[in-house]
Amino acid sequence: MPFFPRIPAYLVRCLHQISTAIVAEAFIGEDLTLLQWAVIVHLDSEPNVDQGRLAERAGIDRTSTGQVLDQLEVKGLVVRQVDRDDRRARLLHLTSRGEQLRRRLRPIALASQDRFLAPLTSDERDVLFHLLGRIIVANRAYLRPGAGRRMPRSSRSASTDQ
Amino acid sequence: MPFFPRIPAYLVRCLHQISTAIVAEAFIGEDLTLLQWAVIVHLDSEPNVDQGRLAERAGIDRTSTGQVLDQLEVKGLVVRQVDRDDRRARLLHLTSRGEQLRRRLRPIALASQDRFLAPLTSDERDVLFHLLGRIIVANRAYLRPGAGRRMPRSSRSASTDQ
DNA sequence: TATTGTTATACTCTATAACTATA
DNA sequence: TATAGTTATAGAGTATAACAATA
Repeated sequence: MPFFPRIPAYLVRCLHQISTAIVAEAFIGEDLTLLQWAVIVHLDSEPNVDQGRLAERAGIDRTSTGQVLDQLEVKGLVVRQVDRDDRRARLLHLTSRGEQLRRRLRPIALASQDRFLAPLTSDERDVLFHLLGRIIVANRAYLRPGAGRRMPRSSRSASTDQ
Repeated sequence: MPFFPRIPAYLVRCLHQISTAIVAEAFIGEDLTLLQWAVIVHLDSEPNVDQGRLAERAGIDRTSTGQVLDQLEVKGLVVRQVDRDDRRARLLHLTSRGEQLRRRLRPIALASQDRFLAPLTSDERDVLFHLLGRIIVANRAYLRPGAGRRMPRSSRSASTDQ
């Protein structure tokens, strides 16, 4: 039975560990990490993004995004194409094999997410998503600190204290 | 602006990243990791636990707990004492220096947690803690999978599906 | 000059197995 | 035989700086 303080950082850590374990369990034998799956889902919902935009949307930093794409490319699930309008950028999309994998794993992923939320009613899930969404939006500046332009930690706002 | 699906694993990942960044920012210059701080807080609230129980209570696995304690012991913040009733076990408590550090950092940690929750009202925070607590308790079997006795992933219950 | 993506590197956290010393 | 803790090792995820190609 876990200790139970009203410390969000602690609760979030527990949630993260549980969530990671549940998804890992769901994907046993699939040779797919959480981040790889997240990128596949994102590429399906927004084909032909470039890497920078994908990193921003997914909250993954630029370097990690490149590494995950390397892995997915080796597996033949994703392709990178040089953007003809800006030849620095690479446009990304799923291969048909990537798309097939996504379709096969989708119900498994959804079931694992449902298991995670099993203790809550439908209304409670709505409330939870609403509250978490507001926290994330309000604190979005803390996502992917190393993703783009320099943003030294010590100079970021700490003025929201009560 | 982050992408915003109703996928708990994704939201939890964002929250974890934000939470980690906020605490790291709060502790800049303190040479203290999140886990080290968590262990200090736990040892303050429950002195003379042994390592196994600390690991269980804090949701940290046995190996990580030992590593964190090594770090804290080197810094002179924690001491391990062999339990006279069971000489396999080590009882843990903060040194006076550890206690001083905890007192000094406590308001800083609280302020950072408050910043994290700033977008929510007091009532909403209560609701959030209640919902998260239920999720964690219901899924607590997924915490610290490598902490103790063997528990092969593939044999754990998947019967809570709807 | 600034930006996209890459390479190289390092640290934190997590995870597993094998070991020791006790029980 | 089982448990408490350690050691060794590995992998995921994150972070930073320096670089090449392009704008």
